[in-house]
Amino acid sequence: MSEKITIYDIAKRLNITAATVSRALNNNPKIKESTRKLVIETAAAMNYKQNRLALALQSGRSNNIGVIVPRIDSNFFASVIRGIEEELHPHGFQVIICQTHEDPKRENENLHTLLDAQVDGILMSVTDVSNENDAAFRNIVNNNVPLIFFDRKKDISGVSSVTIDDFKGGYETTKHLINQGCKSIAHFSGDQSLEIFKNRFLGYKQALLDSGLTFDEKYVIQSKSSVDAGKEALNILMQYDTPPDAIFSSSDFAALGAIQELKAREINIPADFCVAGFSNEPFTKFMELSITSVDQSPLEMGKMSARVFLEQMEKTDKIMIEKKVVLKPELHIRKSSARTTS
Amino acid sequence: MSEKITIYDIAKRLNITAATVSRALNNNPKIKESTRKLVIETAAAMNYKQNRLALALQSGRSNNIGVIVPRIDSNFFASVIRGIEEELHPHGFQVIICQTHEDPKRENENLHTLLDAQVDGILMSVTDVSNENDAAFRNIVNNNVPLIFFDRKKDISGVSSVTIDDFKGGYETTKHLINQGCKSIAHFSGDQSLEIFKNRFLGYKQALLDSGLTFDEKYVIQSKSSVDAGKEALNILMQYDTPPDAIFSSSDFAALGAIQELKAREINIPADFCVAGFSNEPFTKFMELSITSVDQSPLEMGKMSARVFLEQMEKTDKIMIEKKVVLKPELHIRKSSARTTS
DNA sequence: TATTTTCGTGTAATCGATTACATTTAAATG
DNA sequence: CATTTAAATGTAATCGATTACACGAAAATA
Repeated sequence: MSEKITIYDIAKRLNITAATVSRALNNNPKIKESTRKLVIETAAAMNYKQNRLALALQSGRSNNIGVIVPRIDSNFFASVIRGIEEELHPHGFQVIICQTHEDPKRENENLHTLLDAQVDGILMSVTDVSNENDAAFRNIVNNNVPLIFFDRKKDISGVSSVTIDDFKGGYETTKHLINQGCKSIAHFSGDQSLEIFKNRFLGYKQALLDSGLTFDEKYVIQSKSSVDAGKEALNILMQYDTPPDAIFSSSDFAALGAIQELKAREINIPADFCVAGFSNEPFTKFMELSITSVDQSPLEMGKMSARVFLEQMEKTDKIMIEKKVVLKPELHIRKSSARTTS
Repeated sequence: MSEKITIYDIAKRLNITAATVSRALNNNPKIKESTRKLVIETAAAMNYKQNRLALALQSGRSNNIGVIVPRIDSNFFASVIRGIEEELHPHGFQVIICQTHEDPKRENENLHTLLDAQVDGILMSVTDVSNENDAAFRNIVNNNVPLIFFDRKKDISGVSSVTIDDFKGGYETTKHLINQGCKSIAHFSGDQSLEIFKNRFLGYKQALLDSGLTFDEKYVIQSKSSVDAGKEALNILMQYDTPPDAIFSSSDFAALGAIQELKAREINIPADFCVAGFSNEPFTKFMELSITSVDQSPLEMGKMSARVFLEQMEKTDKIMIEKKVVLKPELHIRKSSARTTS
């Protein structure tokens, strides 16, 4: 039952002041070498542990940063968090996790909680698609707490962001499908109020136009990111008089659903129909019929976000920097769309 | 550039003391209703935010708990963490994440960091298989910080744990393979210094013996949890004069590797060879040839761990409780081992 | 009216560490 | 030996909130 040992306990034991103990432990050069040694040894012997709360209160820095994501149990977000943790750990920062479950109210609540907890920064992927929480974001910036968006961002002045080039991801994937000989390409999109989905869609559209294919709204289906949603979406497409011969899906899960349904209809993939997804979820490469997908390098995204945060921290002056990092998407071509074995 | 507002600022504005402000904000019944209202309104108007660090220092409770896992980007651990976060969030606790990357030194370091940060509890899945960190674990218990192991546990007195019945998982899976008519069942195991792998192995062995099958060491292969390791392990088995006709793998990834290799050898699954994995990773059910696997209900495991922690917190007395919760594993039978369509 | 309660606030210590400033002691200099 | 200078440590305020105890004023009681 060891009681909590403080620097006062050490001081008492050695008949010196807490100030001296503090200085000795912090390697303050004003302390006599012999005293320093004695203090350090005694501290170790008494099993002293620095109370970081006290330090945090006095210094105004908690050495904690907050991370807010829709949910943690998705390969993408978990990998980003891994990247953040790995990059920040060596700098003595700890990572506090919050989930919004796609609920703007939860997002707002999380922001406040983190602020109350005096985190030194907030790294997050935005949930709110309306502008409900914009005031909260500005409040954070005004409080001089570095705020960094990754993947799902918003344009708020003073907020840095790390994203991938979703337009390019959509563009290149669609181009690839066209190169495979697909003539009529459908698109499964997410909520286009979110920049990521909007941009993937715009990339898709541009690729069609650049290749002389016609763009038709009816081939763009808004669906959730789930296997079932993908099945439903495919069924809608198949009811058309002229069904498409390829799908570029903003979600790997929806892509999988479409594939399952296509197989049930005994349509040959990729010979008669090509499918490509987005996110490069682990299962896409494990499948027997592996699925073409766009990798978002989540690990790198996490590390980069952390680095942007660290940079921001160093600027002690109140100058506000806004940095926008855009990572390159990487298309992984797999069986679901590889007609040629070039 | 709003400066940090404290209760002193509110007090000054209202010409009262910080003590009164504090009491008013905490709904202390001794405060006059009119004063309370006034304080609360002023606090809101001034955009006051409670500094939880100050509260933590004074109360001795940080309202943070630490979670240590080998890595966060695995579906299992991410899901456990999700469960923990969801259960603890309503109680005002925040979750700090640490990763060990399977390195006992990192584990030790994480334990110390969390202790320094004054977390109110630590929930973790053990990395260290030697006894290097036992002293650190005992130290935590002695400091009266609730410590709870989930999944990968160790027997340390005073430490509660939440696990699944790995023995049963191994036993039932093996029994299932036997029921499918498999006569010679191999086992891919992990590091048996870890209880989970030891118990899955023991369950496997017992099932063989109970069914009158012979147990032979050479059919037990120690392999890592990866697709490649599974391939290698399968190749070893296939060199035997009498190769097995089924595998119970402690890892879904290794099971997948084995399946890929079996397909390459044009062996029919499940007709001529059955495979079962462990963990119920998402991809196991997505595969064309879906893989039989044991679900560990990670979400439930996380929630349960959180509940055990909360219970422990409530006991303000220094009585130490040790609670061992064992969840039931759930076998999901899929195509990789389903010969009969019962 | 005198006295006891009750109510609402103020005073000041506390949590544990850091640090500007003051002070003591020893060493260096004239 | 007197005095400046440097080295080492002590004193006390600070970070922001809580709370035991003290205290004055108003209300209740005798």
